[in-house]
Amino acid sequence: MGGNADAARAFREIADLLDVLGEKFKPEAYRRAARSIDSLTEELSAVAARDQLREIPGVGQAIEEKIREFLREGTIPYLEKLRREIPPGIVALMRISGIGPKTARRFWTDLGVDGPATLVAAIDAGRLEGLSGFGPKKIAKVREALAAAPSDSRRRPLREAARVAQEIVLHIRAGAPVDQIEVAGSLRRRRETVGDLDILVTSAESEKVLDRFAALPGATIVLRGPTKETIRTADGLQVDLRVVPSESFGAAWQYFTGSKDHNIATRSLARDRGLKINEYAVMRGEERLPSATEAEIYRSLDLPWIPPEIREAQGEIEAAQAGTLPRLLESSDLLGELHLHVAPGDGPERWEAQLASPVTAKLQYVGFVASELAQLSALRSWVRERTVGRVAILVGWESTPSSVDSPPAGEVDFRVLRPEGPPPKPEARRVGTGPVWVGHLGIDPEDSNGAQRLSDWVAWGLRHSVALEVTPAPFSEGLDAVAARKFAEAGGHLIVSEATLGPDRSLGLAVGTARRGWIGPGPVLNARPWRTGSGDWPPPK
DNA sequence: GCCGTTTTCGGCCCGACTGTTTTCAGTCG
Repeated sequence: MGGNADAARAFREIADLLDVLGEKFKPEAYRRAARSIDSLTEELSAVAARDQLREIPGVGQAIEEKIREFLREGTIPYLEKLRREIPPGIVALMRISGIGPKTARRFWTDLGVDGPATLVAAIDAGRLEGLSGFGPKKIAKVREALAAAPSDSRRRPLREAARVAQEIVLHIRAGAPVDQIEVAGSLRRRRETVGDLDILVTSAESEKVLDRFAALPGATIVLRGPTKETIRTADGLQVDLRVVPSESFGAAWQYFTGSKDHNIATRSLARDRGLKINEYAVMRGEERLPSATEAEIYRSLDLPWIPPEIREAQGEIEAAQAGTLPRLLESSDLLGELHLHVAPGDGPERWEAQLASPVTAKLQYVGFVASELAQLSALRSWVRERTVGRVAILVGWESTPSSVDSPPAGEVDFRVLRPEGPPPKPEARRVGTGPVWVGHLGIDPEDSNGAQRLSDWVAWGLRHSVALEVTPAPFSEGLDAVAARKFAEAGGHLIVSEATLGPDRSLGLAVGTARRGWIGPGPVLNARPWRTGSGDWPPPK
């Protein structure tokens, strides 16, 4: 207890409880503060010690006081008071699809329902019939939603969401007349986890697109209108599709990419200058301004185009206004890929195939990583016998700090440390030859000390000038954007690996994660030529 | 509850869809 995540959770709970009470604007204010706290790169206690809590977007006097109470006492009296007023089951009711604060409150006040279980009983007893606003269809929907598995709403890891989205885009393209089709939402912003998918289409025949979308194998239609359709995949993931005219594409893409806070901020800017932005266009009174591209939308606000990965209302708008938006990492900045795994049974044929993939072929150097001595020796002989290609082949060795196997001196070009438990003694990075970095560093959701362990490794990397890795699986197998940003801002170096988890580099999820952390090419080692000589990479501080 | 180089008070993004409505409320994103 006492960490940023716990504080954010407390404020979200306050927001939910205030929703039940019918408060109009306070819930959003608490949620905004919670989102800001989640994206902080340091502990609240450190910000409080500097007396800078009010600098956090969405934190004013009242929430500052509550943060201090939370840091001091581990709880917030206001939250305790709300908890005493409202049965915990009421918040659970609002989690059910189709039930919002108004409905949950009515169940509570009109029917004495205090949670999902008593709601089921009330429906079975026919007590919803005759309640104004509740016809047979609505009652059936509530009953259905109560029976549905709650796990349906779980957020998916970025990589899983990206793959599903890619499949759906291909499915639609293959069977409907699509002009433009793009992913929006948190997937486009490369959030570490994705709650649902948003897909945007322009087409002259929207009916055909909606039909094709609904025909996705295993999908069930949640709702369908003339321009909007929502489905749930066989796996339970919700996917929204919107069809807009091509002249509205920029406005729609900007709008559906979010984030919510970013949209509120941009729309406020628009209002300040007498404009109105909706998902169809920027309007000045009755006059429609150019809205076909995102750049046009931002231009109407006198802003440069803002990369989607940093659209979180965490300073990007101010930076855009000041002309100080960071130059973010691009896939084309990466000169090397250093984490192609060697799987059991792999041989030269497969390695050559990986090298021949269109993305890898553009690189200057590629590193294959072995974790068994037999693999290492097979790799070595392949590299020796191989006729020299354009791409330099490097051989790496991956092991845990406690591993007993050790490659012969001079046989490896670099070493990858796979974290296992707490950071090792500093000597660990001195074993063997060549540069060392930490790969596969993430948080095991089962590990309650995961966040602490991550932060220990980040500190260790900084202290010993050891690079950390960003991968397409932030959180579970690589730094998340916040950790990467914190590390880079403190002077740490990064390895950005798209291929750690397979050869498909095309989605750019590792680069996206780095961009989300406001990271440019500067701290990224594999955006530099491979180091020459026998020195460290980067040099020790 | 937060916020402000037009504001320290009066705003707070805004439209699609559904179900129950004779004109709109609630939910959702």
